[in-house]
Amino acid sequence: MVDADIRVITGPTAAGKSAIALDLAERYGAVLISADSRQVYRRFDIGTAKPTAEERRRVPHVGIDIAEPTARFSAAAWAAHADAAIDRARAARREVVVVGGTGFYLRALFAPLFEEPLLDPERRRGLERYLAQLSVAELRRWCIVLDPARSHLGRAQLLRTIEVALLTGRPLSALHRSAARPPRHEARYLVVDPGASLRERIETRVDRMLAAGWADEVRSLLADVPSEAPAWNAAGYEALREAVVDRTSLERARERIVIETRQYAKRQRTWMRNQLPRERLTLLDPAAPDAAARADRWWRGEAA
RNA sequence: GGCCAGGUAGCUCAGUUGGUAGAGCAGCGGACUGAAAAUCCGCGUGUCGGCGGUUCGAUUCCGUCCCUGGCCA
Repeated sequence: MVDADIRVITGPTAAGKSAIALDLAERYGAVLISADSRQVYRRFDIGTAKPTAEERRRVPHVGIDIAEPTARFSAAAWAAHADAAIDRARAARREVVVVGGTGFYLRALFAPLFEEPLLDPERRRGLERYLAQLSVAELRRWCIVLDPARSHLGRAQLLRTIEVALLTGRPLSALHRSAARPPRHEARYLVVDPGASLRERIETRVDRMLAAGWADEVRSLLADVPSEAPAWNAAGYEALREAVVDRTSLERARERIVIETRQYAKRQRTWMRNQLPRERLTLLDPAAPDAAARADRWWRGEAA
């Protein structure tokens, strides 16, 4: 069943989308659902730019701190979590706004992932251990045989393609067609992007995080979160971990973090440009003098 | 002022025994169905510091000038 459109506020990292979302959610009494693959992890707070306690008091947040740093979370798990929150809000006659820059999570919510058949966990672990030693080129050769339609993708996708093909006996790309699930919601997007000034915004945000004690956060996580934990692969954490462990300069780590964040923002823009439905997008420059008014018009469904 | 080492892509540098040059990083474009802040793919013309000379031909050899770093005065 497709019902009223769900509002989504997205945009590259550090664009200022959460401030806009927070204001709107507060004004309209909405529940805010975070679509951010790093904010799901507990204890990784500063580097993932989680909302403050004060902000969470102003507006109820969903989707934050819902996984252990050692857990392999997934887009499907997030989508299920978001779906449940949407149902609860509807039952309570509350509005909802989805906010975040993880494009794949948004897709999982509005164009649900296929219904995955059961994968024998035992066999899967064994296969994983074996495949881990293979190079990307070797994995690609396997994929050309098992599921050529997916052989152009990256390592993570190749691994999954091979696992599914071997464990279910069917190519993943065929399952996508035969086990597709119907969408539950329709979305309309507000894409927040300050254009060229994103560069400076990223830099000042990184500096603010560092000043807020990001390095200390890393130091304390280092004590008991194993280095292979999935939560670590958020932009900047690796660089800071090296700075803390090898006692190299924080200044160099900062440079790296800024570059990594810019590269991430670029990938997000590529996704938003090419994967989001053009006709449902409203672009917003957060620095424009009438930004708040335009965001409000977008919320009410008027032409912005 | 003298001697030495350099001046090649935005950055760090390689290279051409004379036939106008290529890596890494950065940057740009793209892919993406349970790891997505992840994982991958594609894209390299730049007065080879300036000016003269030798040469069919100079970024490469010679001269000279400029700049940077080091050593000696």
